[in-house]
Amino acid sequence: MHKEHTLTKNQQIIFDLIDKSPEPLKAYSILFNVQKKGIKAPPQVYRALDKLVEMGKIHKIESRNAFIACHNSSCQVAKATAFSICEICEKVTEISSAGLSKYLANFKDKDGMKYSKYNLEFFGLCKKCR
Amino acid sequence: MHKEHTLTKNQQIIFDLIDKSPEPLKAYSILFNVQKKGIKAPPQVYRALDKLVEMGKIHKIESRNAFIACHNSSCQVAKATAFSICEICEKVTEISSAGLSKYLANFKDKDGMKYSKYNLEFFGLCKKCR
DNA sequence: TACATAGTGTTATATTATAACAATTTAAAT
DNA sequence: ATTTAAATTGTTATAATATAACACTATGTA
Ligand SMILES: [Zn+2]
Ligand SMILES: [Zn+2]
Ligand SMILES: [Zn+2]
Ligand SMILES: [Zn+2]
Repeated sequence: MHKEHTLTKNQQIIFDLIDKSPEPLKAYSILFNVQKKGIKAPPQVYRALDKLVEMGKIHKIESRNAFIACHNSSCQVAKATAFSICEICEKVTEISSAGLSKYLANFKDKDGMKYSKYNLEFFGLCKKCR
Repeated sequence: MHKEHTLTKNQQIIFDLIDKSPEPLKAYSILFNVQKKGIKAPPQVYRALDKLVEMGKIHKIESRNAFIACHNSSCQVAKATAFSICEICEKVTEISSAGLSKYLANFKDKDGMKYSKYNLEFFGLCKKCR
C-alpha cells in the first residue's frame, strides 16, 4: 500500500483556505489571509501551492493566476484539467466530463502525438450573467 | 467590405519580432529587443501585445506568460486556441485541427452551456525530446 | 545513532503587468 | 481647412506575481 499524501502544516492551512473559498484565490490574497496563522512570506505560500498542485489537490487557473481546490478524483492522477470561466463575474467551475477527458486524452496531433496532460479553459457567461 | 487591421508602428515592430521568432517570446524579452527601435517602456510593449492578441495576430501561452504569432486564420475570429508544449525543450506548436475545434465548440457543460472561446494547452514531449 | 530528505523561516530580489497623465497622431465630421 | 473625437504614443512610477539563496528544523529510514 502506497503512502497517502498527508499534508504538512503549511500545506494544510493553505489547502483549507482554498478549499473553503467559493472562488479561486490568488497567492498574495492567500498570504494575507494566513498571516495570522504564522505564514509570513511569499515563498511559504508558493511552496505549499506548488506541492498542492503537484498532488492534484488544487489547480492553477492559468489565465487568472489563481488557485482552486479540486473535487474531481480523476485529475489528481492525470493532471488533465478543464474549467469554465465567466468573463463577467469570474466564476470558475471545474468541468468533469468523461466524454471530454476521453476525447482529449485520445486526441492525436499531426505527428500522431498523444497528450495525457492538458489544461483547458473555456470562456463565456455563466447562468447568472447571461 | 470591412476595414482590414493595419498595424500601427509599435504594433508592427512587435508583431514582426514575434512572427520571426521560432519560439514564444516574453514581454520583457520583447522590450529588450525593441529598445533600439525606440520602444523604451513596458506599457508600450503591453499595449501592443494586448491589441495584437485582440486582433488574433498573436496568442498568449498562458502557462508560460509568452506570446506566439498565429498562422491559423480561423482562430482570429473564434479566439479558440490550442497548443502543444514540450515540457523539456519548451517548443510550442499551435494545433490546427478541425476535429478538435469542432468538438470543443460543440461541447456542452452540465448546464448545457456552450463556449465558443477557449484556450487549450497540451503538455508532453516533442519528437526530438522523446 | 547517523544520514538523507523534505519542510520551514527569512531576507532580498527577479519577473510580469498596470495606473496615471501628458503629448501626439490619425481619422472623421463639419 | 478646421474642429473634434478617438486611438496611439511616451513617460514615470508602482503594483502584482514569483523565485533565489541560505540557515535552520522536522521527519523518516538505515
Ligand atoms: Zn480537478
Ligand atoms: Zn457570471
Ligand atoms: Zn491562432
Ligand atoms: Zn522538446
